[in-house]
Amino acid sequence: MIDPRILRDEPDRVRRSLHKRGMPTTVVDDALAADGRRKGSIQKFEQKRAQQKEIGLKIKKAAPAEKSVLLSTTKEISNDVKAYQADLSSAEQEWDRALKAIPNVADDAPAGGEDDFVLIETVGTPREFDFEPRDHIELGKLLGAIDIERGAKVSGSRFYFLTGVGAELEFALINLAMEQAREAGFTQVIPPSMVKPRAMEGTGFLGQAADDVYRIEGQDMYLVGTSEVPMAAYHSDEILDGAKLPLRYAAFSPCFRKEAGSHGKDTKGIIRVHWFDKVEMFVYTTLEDASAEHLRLLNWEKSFLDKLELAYRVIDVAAGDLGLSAARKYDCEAWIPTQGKYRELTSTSNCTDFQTRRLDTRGRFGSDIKPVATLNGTLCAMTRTIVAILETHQQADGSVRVPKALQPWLGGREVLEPVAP
RNA sequence: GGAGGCGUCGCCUAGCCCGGUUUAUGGCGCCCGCCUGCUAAGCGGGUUGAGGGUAAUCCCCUCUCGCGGGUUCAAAUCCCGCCGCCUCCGCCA
Repeated sequence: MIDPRILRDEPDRVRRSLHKRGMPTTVVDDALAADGRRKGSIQKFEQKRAQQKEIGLKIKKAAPAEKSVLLSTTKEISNDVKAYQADLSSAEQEWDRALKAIPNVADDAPAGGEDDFVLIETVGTPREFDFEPRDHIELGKLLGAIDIERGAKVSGSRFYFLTGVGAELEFALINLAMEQAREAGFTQVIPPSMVKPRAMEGTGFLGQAADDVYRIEGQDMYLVGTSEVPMAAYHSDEILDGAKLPLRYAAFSPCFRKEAGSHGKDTKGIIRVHWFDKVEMFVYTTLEDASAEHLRLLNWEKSFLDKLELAYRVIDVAAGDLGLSAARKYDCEAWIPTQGKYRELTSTSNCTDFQTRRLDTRGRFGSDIKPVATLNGTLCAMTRTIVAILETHQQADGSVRVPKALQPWLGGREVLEPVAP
């Protein structure tokens, strides 16, 4: 949730942000009204409660005659207290609901929707082919790396088996990513990929994004769409030592997405699937440092893509295309030869104190306790990365050149060769 | 899945049987000050968090003893449900 002080002191700033996201601004007035009602209820309740406590103290030492009088008056007060308390809790719920409906304040993100991103830079040049390039589906088949037919047979559409060098490629990518993370000082984590509602809600995935989330039948649990979810909840209800920030984690987990509303999009291949594995960077830091850390995350993403020798561009995602929690987001989009366009491979978001307020994570700085920020960034999402590698580094005979950085993790192989069918 | 035990302020711990002045004892740690040539030791004080009254130091109030509900004028303390942890048993990768 956003800082209530921003809502009270700068409601127009919040309205501007909503406007940039293309959303109605009525939530602002709803929340302000709820805030007013809540304060009124607090005062009524607290005053009654103080009165009740005061008389309660007298009762113990009162003489019997006096006692029965006191008991009867305080009985009435007790009823009032209960009534006011009920009022208060409903006012508080209303306030909470209204406040949580407001997405993070996107002061610096470009206005508009999906197509209104700002291009930050282009790195490398899309490869020119002197032969007709094969798409990753065909390459995956030739190499014995990706089995889409059997994925569909066993699990349905948007599922796949990675086999042989396909599986090896994933392990190699995980190792390369984790090596980079370790060298950059990240703590490696394997988090649970099933979580309770609190974690899902706290990270902002039960809002508009709820349609995309798998719920476990009869269990009140969810499958995560990214390890951002367990990692944001990791320090919930904690006060972190400010001197130890930033806390940097690199988490490996499967990611499950319903992909509701994307029927017909990317129906072939493994660009858009219901499950993939991912190494995700997740950082807790100070609010002051968050923007700088955001750029660091972007740089780590770029250097990983550089190691894979891919051509890509970096965009500043427009407000309307941000998640509920993000104040700003940069995507790295790699060139996919057979699609003739750039596709998102990694994404990094600055969630400022939006998630930590919901999940009750704060920091102690000397004698102060202050909010902290969370940021997340993809180091490597396996499936799309494999697509980009296969398509970009393919050769005329259907073999695929292995980027240098990946070779040590593939037994020193420089080329992946087609296998006999 | 079955049986039993436990969950108190950063950590450890007292209080709970016999409800009231208890945010709650003591120790450790931490912070401030004193003492000492420096260090150690010693002495004194402070140290849960949140929300309101306030723009605010101070001050005042309310909530906070795993979570939720109940009993009661009043609950850390009594009752019920849930969650978590530990031990034993069963089952199992």
